[in-house]
Amino acid sequence: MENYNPQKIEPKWQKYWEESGFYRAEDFSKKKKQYILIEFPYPSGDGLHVGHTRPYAALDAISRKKRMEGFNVLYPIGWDAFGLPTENYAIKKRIHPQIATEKNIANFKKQIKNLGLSFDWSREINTTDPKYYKWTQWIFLKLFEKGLAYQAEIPVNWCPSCKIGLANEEVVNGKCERCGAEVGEKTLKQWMIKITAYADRLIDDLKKVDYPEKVKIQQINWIGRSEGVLIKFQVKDLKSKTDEEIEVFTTRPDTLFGCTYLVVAPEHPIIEKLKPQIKNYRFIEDYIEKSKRKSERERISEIKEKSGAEIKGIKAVNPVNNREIPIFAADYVLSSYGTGAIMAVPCHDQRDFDFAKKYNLPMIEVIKPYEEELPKEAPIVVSNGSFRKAYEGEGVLISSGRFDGLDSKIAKERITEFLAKRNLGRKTICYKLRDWIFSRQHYWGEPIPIIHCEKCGKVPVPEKDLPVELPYIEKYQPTGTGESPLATISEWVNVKCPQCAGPAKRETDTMPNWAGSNWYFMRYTDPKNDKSLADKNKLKYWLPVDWYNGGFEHTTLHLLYSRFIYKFLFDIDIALQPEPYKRRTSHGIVLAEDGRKMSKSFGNVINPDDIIKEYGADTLRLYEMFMGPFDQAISWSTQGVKGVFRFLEKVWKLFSDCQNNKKSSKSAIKEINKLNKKIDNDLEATKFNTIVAAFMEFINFALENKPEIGRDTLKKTLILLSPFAPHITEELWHQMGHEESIHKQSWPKYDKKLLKEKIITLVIQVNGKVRDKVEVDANISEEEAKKLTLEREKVKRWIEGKRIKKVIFVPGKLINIVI
RNA sequence: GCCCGGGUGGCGGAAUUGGUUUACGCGUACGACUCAAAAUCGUAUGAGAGCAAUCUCGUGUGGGUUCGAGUCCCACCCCGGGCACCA
Repeated sequence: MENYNPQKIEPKWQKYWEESGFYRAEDFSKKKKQYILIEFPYPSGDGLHVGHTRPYAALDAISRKKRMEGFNVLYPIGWDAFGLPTENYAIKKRIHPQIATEKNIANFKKQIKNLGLSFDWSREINTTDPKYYKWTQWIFLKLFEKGLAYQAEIPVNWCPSCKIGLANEEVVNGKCERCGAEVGEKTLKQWMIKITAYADRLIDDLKKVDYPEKVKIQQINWIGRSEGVLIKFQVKDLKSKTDEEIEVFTTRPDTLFGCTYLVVAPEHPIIEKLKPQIKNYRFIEDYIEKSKRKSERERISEIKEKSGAEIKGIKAVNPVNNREIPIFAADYVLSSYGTGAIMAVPCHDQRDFDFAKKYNLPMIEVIKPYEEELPKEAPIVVSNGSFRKAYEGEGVLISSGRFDGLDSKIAKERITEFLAKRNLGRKTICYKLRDWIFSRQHYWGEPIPIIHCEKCGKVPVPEKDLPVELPYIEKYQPTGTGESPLATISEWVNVKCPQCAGPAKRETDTMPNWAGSNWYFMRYTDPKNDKSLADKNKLKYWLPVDWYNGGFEHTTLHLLYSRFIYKFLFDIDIALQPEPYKRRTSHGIVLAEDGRKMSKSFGNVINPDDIIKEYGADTLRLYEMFMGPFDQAISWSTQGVKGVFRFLEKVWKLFSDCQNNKKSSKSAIKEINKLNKKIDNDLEATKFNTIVAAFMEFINFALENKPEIGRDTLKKTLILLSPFAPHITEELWHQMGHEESIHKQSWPKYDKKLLKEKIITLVIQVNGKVRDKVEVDANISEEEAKKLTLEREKVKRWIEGKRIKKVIFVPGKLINIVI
């Protein structure tokens, strides 16, 4: 037999699989369906790297095994191709984004095909295809129709030099990533999607799905539902009460007596309204200007040196005790959360505490910690009259007038009632989640299908006119006016109003990249449909997705967005279930050999093509499963790749040495049975690394006991290995004389009876430390074990002259003598 | 700053979820084969002490619970992901 030569066998089988088309999923098959999904790639100009291929190979193994178990598997792929990276790439390389996209896709496709993955290529989709984005636009029209898409004035990062809006990512230390100019803020009219209307359902329905706990927690925290109270503070100027009031949101109304000042966001309208009464308006204005130059992240990060400015000339009145307290403007308070104003309780909120200390503001302790929380370290230590730290927990009220002595929980209710009676407060729910900014002033995206008519307002493009095709233009660079480049094409912009036929203009903003990826998994069920986004029966057959794998970095954006859109489609009777994905797993990123992120600029990118050329696709696939825990970030190691290649050579050798053996020994049958179980269990748990390790152990065992490895064991070995290393197993399978593909074989079931061990190693401990081991019958009783143990020489040495206090016996495992 | 993870040999990691720490792989050393090298095969490989049997220590740091802690609890340190216009 020849040596193992992946370069020779892999292309042969890839061709065979593609021609026979047996990875095509069958609509409405009688077999049980299984929809397995990877996040479709963004075809960037950098090409595919080994970070992409890890999850593809892993989920491919799962798909292949499920097929062998008799499932009708859908394992599709497509291209998420609109968006900034391609636009920037196009500008830099002077290639039209459409051409660049086509080239990039062709490149990715070629690279992916070298891996021998079992994707159903007949269902390939592309978000930049007008036949596809017709339905992306259609979903937008439905959102608009239901009042969930609206326009609002929203501040964006603005580079005054490039004259474009910037993503936070493009702002580095307050400067534009491209030109280095100081980034400012500019208000633009933006399309928004009301995801907040679904906030509660997005939390509640997490109960219905199988996601990693940390993904659920991240989403819940991101949505950030908190129940609290809105409290009104009257505003006074120096002489009298004004009509103005400041409303704050708080989750701690029980601490209201400890409120010693208010803080409003610099954008808060009160500042503009009471301009004449504000004595230091100039100063405040200056402060507002300064904070506008900071990004939101900077504003909340600088917590230690929180900056702020007292608004002089006006005061707020604490509604429970009528005390006059100062009002500050400070940029650690965000206008986008709550009411954009807070009541500050320095003793019971660390941020307020830091701020109060800096500006020498009074602190009043109003919550006494419960007794049991005191002993360790009294949270608020009064030493020479100053406090060390805020106490944020609950307790008993003090210095709170008629509410003294109440428990925080009860006080929350009572104080809220007190305020409600006087119309100064009411319960409410706030979310951290914000509505979703849905427009981009860029070329490379789906045009938003709206027409602005002077008479009729915002008019949706009639469904029959979809898709609104993105015109092919030469000038796709940003315009410098803040508008999308589409605004410069007058023949495209100027249209007749679909309602009144009067002169009207098209919306020129495009959609963000998320628009196309929100619903792509639905399109795979019926990718060529031009009557609807997908046939209802096909959606019914295939959805929900049984297993969706993707990166953790998508947890709070793509994953949440697509759940929301699916819920919306469920409400309008397009989707048939409230949740799109039954199960979610996540993979970690692959770092470069030097532990840094793979990046062209570091020159440390590993291209799968090179690995395949040298070691073959099977080695690459197996290595990426073996390299470490699937859900953790991990560094690439070319040495490690070699180890896996050696393993496959051993498989090849085992086969050539044992192919004429007849019968397998009992222990060989037992070992492969154990391996079978290990694969079944660990694959469900995405523990790919231990599966590969178990294979290695088995092959090591087999090579040490070659005469015991019969044809039946070889056959089973190949079948078990085939989802992970599809090429080598197919080759050896055919060399055994089989005609049909190994991937059409059925998955073996392990024998539970064979798993039982008759003899076990009993661990003997003295005071919890291992002192001896002994081989015993697996069913040994406690009495027998104790007798045996006490007779052991080593044990005798340890317990000599000591009194045995206790003996702990764990059946089948260990015995511990406590002296 | 906030939210979520992680920290085990020289390195990537394993540990049936409270019960033999370091499986599997890499690397290294020695040996076999070879004129030689590579490849391959074999042996060893946490640290310290000892001729040895063996003993002590050891899962980021400090404390706690337990017969027994990598695993549970408290405090701290370090690293990674996310923070809304990258995808």
